[in-house]
Amino acid sequence: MRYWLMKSEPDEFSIDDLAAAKNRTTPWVGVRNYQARNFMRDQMRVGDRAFFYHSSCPEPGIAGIVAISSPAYPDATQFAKRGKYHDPKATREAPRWVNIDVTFVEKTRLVSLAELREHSELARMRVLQRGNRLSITPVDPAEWAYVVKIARRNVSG
DNA sequence: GCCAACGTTGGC
DNA sequence: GCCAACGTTGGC
Repeated sequence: MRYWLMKSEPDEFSIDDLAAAKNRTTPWVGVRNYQARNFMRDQMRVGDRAFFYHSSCPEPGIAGIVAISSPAYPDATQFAKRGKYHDPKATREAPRWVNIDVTFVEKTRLVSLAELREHSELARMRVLQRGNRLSITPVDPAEWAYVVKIARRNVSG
């Protein structure tokens, strides 16, 4: 099993939106970066876990845990001509973009980006690297366990 | 195949 | 709103 971190803007789709979704599941559509796509297509497996990260918001950080609940399949939004994720170069015969489904596992307290940066144990996490923009990044198992541990701690602790 | 211009991400 | 970082595009 692999571990991941997946970014979402909570104004668009938050951990609470996922908890309220039908079957607590949603297709992770709209990824338009080849590296992130390849992670979904080549490396993600059903049962993998991911941190649900809130980005571009007043307090960015990890807000919950989700499970990968489907293999990769063509992202339907690439074909929607009037949608914001439309890709004119994609065809049904040769789709460019894929998505997996994610299912809600739990909401955690918000472990902010600032807090993550305070832990030297997490210094190598991709999401903390300068200039990082990738919306899906692998998380090392030791880093995963460490973040889960601090997420379960009181804010004061 | 190089690389400048451009667009996007995302923290601050 | 600013701007650093970086991926993509397209002229040559």
